[in-house]
Amino acid sequence: MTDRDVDVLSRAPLFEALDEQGAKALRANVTEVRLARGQTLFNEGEVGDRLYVVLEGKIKLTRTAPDGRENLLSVLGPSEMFGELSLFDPRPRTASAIAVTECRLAGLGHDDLRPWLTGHPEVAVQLLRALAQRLRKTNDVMADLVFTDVPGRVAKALLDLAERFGQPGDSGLHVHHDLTQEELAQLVGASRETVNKALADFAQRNWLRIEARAVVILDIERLRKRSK
Amino acid sequence: MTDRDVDVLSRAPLFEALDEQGAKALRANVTEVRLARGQTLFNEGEVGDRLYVVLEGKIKLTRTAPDGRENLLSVLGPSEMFGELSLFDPRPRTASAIAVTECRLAGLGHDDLRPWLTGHPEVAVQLLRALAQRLRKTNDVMADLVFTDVPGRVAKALLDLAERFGQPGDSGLHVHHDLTQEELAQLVGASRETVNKALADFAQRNWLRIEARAVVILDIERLRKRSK
DNA sequence: TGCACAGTGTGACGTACGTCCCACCGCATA
DNA sequence: TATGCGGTGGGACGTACGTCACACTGTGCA
Repeated sequence: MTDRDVDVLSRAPLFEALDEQGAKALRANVTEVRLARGQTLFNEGEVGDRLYVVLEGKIKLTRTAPDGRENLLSVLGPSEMFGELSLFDPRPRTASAIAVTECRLAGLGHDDLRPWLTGHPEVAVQLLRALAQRLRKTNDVMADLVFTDVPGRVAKALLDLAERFGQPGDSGLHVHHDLTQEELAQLVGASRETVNKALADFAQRNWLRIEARAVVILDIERLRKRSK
Repeated sequence: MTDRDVDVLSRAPLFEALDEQGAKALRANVTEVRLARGQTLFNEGEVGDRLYVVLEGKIKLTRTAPDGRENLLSVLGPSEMFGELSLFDPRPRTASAIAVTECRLAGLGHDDLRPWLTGHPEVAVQLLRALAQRLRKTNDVMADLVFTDVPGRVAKALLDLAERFGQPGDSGLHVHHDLTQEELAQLVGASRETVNKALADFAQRNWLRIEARAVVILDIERLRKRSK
């Protein structure tokens, strides 16, 4: 594990509460996983009691409806944690994890983590905080599904992706989200076609430029206004 | 606090991990709150670091969109916990809590709970489990918003309410949810009119009978099938 | 007794968005 | 060069559901 990895890991909620020494000890239990683009880490319905932190790349969490339609819960990048629900609440996984780009993950099993939860209460408290934040965010997304139209949700999703993956460039804010429009549609709960039209409309207004699996945001203020 | 209250309280996730002695000690920190129907416990945007467990009655958690439209996150009954997000993640409340019926609550403040989290790791673990379950459930509801039509969501909501508040009777399963159709509509993310029509349709098919702030489920299997 | 008001029942109408369709483009494999 | 194939762009059409409108009922309060 490189210094860079250590740095990425230390920003994850799990490690945030630990001092250098504690973090080092916990890192000793971590196993690294590598995935190619499109590869599946785990599938909905499987049992599993490992949580993961993204070291490098992006991974998506998806759910499949009985009729086969898919729903994208989130796209996660470096320092973000997932898979912990099955660890805290021992049930089969309710989502599949699939690599959106080539990526590397740090995995931690239930048995490795348990002693830390009981022995270091500040770790448990930190995790409670992380879950509480997630619950808040999920409630926000749910409200958007009810109150905001598709273009608005697309704008919101782009802004969220921009915040997490955006890189300022001379021609605008580059957001290399690595998602197809189909995936973007699953993320906002709409059809691919409608999302495409929303994007085209934004591009025509010069709020952004569309690139392959990326957008360049040109007028973030307008986009922000449209997302409300 | 009556024996009955103690019993209700002991079923809450907070107390589940404690033995009789521990539970008794934690109960000593609890303060009781009484609310009349329609009364507000706390409002979105306020600061607060108390969590509550319902002892008796029902309470709803609602969010208000900027334009004033409302969204019902959930309706909680005895033994159910709420308000803990602001306790674990110190931010203003993101929902308001309003009594749906006259009700009594047990409240517990951050300072009273904190020593238990750090001193009794099994309490923290139990809470992590509770939050993980909630996150799962919320994700389910979100998927329904995307994939299921309004009648389907109404059916789902009724089945959920039935599970938690239903009482078998000779003429069917009585579900006294105490919600107006307007509130039911906010709960499933639809307009009052559409929900009314869905209910009328179910009633006409003899799947249920509509009563004031209640339904009597006559054919739970059909209803279950419709909810999928 | 009557009035006000909250909640319910139901029809008419518009529209946002899903579905279906096909054309186009770039890229890989034969 | 041809032949797919995954992804994008965009038009035509249908429909589920929101909005508006109004009538009806029961319950509380003067």
